[in-house]
Amino acid sequence: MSRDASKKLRRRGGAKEAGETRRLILQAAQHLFAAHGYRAVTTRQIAESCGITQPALYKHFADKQEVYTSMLLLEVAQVKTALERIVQREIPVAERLRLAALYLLNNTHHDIGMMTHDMSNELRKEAQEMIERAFIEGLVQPLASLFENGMHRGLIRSSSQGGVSPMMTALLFLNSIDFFASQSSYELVSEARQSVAEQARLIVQLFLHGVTQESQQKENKNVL
Amino acid sequence: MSRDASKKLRRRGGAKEAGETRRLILQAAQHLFAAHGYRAVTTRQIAESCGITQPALYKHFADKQEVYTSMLLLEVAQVKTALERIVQREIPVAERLRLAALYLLNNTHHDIGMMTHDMSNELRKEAQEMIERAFIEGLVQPLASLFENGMHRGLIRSSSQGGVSPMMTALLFLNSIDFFASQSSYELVSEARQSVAEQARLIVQLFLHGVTQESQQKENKNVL
DNA sequence: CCTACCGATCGGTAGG
DNA sequence: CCTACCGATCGGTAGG
Repeated sequence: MSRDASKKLRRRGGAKEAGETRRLILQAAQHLFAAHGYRAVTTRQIAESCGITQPALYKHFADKQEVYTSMLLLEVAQVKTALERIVQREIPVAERLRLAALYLLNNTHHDIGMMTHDMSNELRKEAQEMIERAFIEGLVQPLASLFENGMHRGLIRSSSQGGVSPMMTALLFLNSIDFFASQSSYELVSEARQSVAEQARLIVQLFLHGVTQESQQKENKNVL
Repeated sequence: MSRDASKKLRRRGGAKEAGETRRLILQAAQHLFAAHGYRAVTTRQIAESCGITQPALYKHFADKQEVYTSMLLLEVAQVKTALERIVQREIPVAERLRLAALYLLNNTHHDIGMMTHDMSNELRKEAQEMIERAFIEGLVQPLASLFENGMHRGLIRSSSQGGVSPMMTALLFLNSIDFFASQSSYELVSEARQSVAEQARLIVQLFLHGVTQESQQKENKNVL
């Protein structure tokens, strides 16, 4: 590309690059916030990692909170689309569950624990409720409908059978996903270093059947 | 108590109250750090909530990090004692697991996710490793030995039978405990408002048997 | 254990 | 989108 072309692109792209810069900011914010949490990431770090100065951030977002919530809502919306597609496939429940786990392990940068902590401690009530609603609709509901699906087919215990509600099961499932996704520490446990595919298989196995020996299932009430 | 006695106690207790103040600081730090995380809690908040000024903190601890690590090591040591006592009881594995879950739900203020985040982002390597070792020894190992116990009796699948390692199971178990313990948000999910006893029962049930219908266990491979 | 204070850094604004 | 700068607050120290 010649210098003239580059110059032209830069000049003509004035308005266009505004959206591009906004996208860059959100992308940088996603990685930084996911790695260090809301409080530990400074607006200067975000600006620097996408090549602008800190005050320039405020041309695209009102304040730090708006950067955070915009980033989170965007991420949740992307995950929601993917999960809903997986949930509607015509394959066994266990297989859909495994694919959902696999997707989340590969694409969820933020762990729920840190996210909820940041929400309830750093954000305005308004933003809190918006994110919580999006989280429930985008992540929890698709998974809950999958568990409910299995319940209607009689494969999964209903509440009246001493089971757990689909929504609660979905939350616990997401919680376990996060455990693997945010394994920044736990290096002392060698088994934590499995492949993502193996982690997904393991979680599905745990949630469907627990850790009990199959041959022992009937006798467990007496011996365990 | 007369004024003279009080006065005497105060004077004589000079050295004694140093330890008492230290204890007060650790207690305040425990609640504050557990609720808001390392970064969000200021040394002034800790000092104020036990009735001293902020610079006085540094008569008892070298810096903020030392307050945090001292508090965490103390808490882990207490939990370790209780867990080891539960694990050694002569009752069924499932019952010991339920009692461990119950104890942790009632006494664990800190959630693991926030703890590991604070560790890896705010603390010196030296303190990190010390806490991680204490955590593994005090919380993970007792639970892992419980799962291993069930494995040796043939009640729980071993790794060669497609199962999970006892240590990994223990970590996932603790992770689920934390989900309930730190349910600051999730108020949209009504089922989250269960009694602690019900939460403990639910977690044990999930880890031992999963969510699958018992009557369907044998056919699951074909239909799920 | 206090008062007084320091350098660093934060989120955000002024003015161009 | 920049330079320059602000009030507030942080962890920690000096000196008593």
